[in-house]
Amino acid sequence: MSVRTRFAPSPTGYLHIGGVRTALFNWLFARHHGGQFLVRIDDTDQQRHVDEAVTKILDGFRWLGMDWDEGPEVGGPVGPYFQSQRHHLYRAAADQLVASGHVYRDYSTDQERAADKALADKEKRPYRFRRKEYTAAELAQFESEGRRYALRFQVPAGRVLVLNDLIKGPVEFSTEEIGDFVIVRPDGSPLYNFASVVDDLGMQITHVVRAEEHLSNTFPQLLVFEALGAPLPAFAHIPYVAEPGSRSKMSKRKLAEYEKQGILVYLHQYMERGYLPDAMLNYLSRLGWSFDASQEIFTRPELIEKFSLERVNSSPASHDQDKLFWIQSEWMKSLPLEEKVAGCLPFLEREGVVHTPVDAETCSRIEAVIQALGDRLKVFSDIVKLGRYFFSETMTYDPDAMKKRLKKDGVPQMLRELDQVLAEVEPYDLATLEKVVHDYSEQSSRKIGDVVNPLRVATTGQGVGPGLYDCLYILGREKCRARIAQTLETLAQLEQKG
RNA sequence: GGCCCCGUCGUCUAGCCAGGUCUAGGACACGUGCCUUUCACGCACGCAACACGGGUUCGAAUCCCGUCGGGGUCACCA
Repeated sequence: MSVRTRFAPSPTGYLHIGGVRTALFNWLFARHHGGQFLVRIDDTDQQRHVDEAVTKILDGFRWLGMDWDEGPEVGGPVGPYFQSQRHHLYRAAADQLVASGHVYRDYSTDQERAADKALADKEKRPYRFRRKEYTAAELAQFESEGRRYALRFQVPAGRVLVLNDLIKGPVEFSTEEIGDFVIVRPDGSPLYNFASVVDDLGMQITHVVRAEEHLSNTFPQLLVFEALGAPLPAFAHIPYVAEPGSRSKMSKRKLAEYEKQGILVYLHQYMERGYLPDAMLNYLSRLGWSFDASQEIFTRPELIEKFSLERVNSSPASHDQDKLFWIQSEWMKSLPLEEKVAGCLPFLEREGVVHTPVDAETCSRIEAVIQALGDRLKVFSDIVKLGRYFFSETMTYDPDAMKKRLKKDGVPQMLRELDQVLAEVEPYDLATLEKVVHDYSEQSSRKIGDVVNPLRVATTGQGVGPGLYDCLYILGREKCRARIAQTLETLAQLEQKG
């Protein structure tokens, strides 16, 4: 039988790192075995359904290149793929379980249950709902008055259930720990532990790979599979993702705090910043999984080939932005120039310094800048921070660089001389530029650094950047001279102010 | 609180199932140095962990028990 996995998000908002990783493991496992990966939207609780959220999740998958064989937008033979549209299937399964006696009508009221629970708490024993025995007369009465009831699963007493989890290993759980649980509300809507089983069964899921918060939930689900007379899928429970530098789980409540610390926990935040899908995929796969003692960089095909659930860690992993950043830089290094250009373009456009469609001249300028930037460009959005001054007419000075390189005796005079050098250099190309600046340094008996660094700040405003000659060349003679003039003026003004 | 899962450098991890080859390996981050016009890259070196306590054994990171810590679950949430 072909392997079938599924990712079943509740459409409440953006996907965070942990959720994406769970989906990825499902996808990798399915692809590794040449099986199918399905997406199902778990929206049994209507309040959880946010239309936009489904699109956001799918956009994230598309961006990562995680294709789904069945699910929203693509359909499939065992749909619908929204739980909210599968009520007839839950109804049928519930009817079957009522008929087989596994499920009964529970007429209890909120007040009764609250009282039972309070009593249990008071006696310091765990509260477990158990079937209440009613007389025939009482039942008749309930029915005649149209009293509402929930459908509950009657949990067998005194059994020990065993789950052979692919990641956690064998786990035992006594049915004494499980209260009779509701599978259908009085209004007919199904609950997760029931709907999930009906769907996994109906969709012929062979491997349920999901977050470990579901580990305890698995046992009631096991009972439902059994009652339905269905074969069990295999289960693999993946540990949670902890916040950076900690073993504590990432919490939605701490979102504001993460933001303040510059910690990004949502996939879309990385998409927006210009990370590479391949890098993200690589990072996510290594978070809680390893192939051997040394390999860090994996291509997509390698991941599919080498992934296995056996090598997923059973303990939590914490999100490590530094590692992600490093993997990203590794992938960026090997990205072809034209793809870098394509990736940077949206950021330049948003910044308003180039306009699409770009003409040939602008395009080659972008190429030149990216080439000059080299490995300094780690994520696409860096093009703005690192390369803005190549495109923009105006130049702003980095205060530290200004102080360190320009506010020194003799600098204005040197800049005037260098301006003359630039005015006369012919041809205005990389090699000649380098030669004349070196010659100038020798003739004026200045250390090369004392020439290059002020000139860099005078023409780019920044203390760091690509090699100076690259900068001078890309900027062009006129712009360089104009900026030197601007710098001299700025320095003169500062001088006056004292 | 009951039950369940988890615990190797700051972080990702190898080693654990089949105890000795582990004075615990790799990577990120960090520190130092080299290269160098800055930064980045690259190279070299360094810092740094078996949560704790018992037991089993000739021998334990590896097996067992306990403690502590983290997480989950006990809903007519998913």
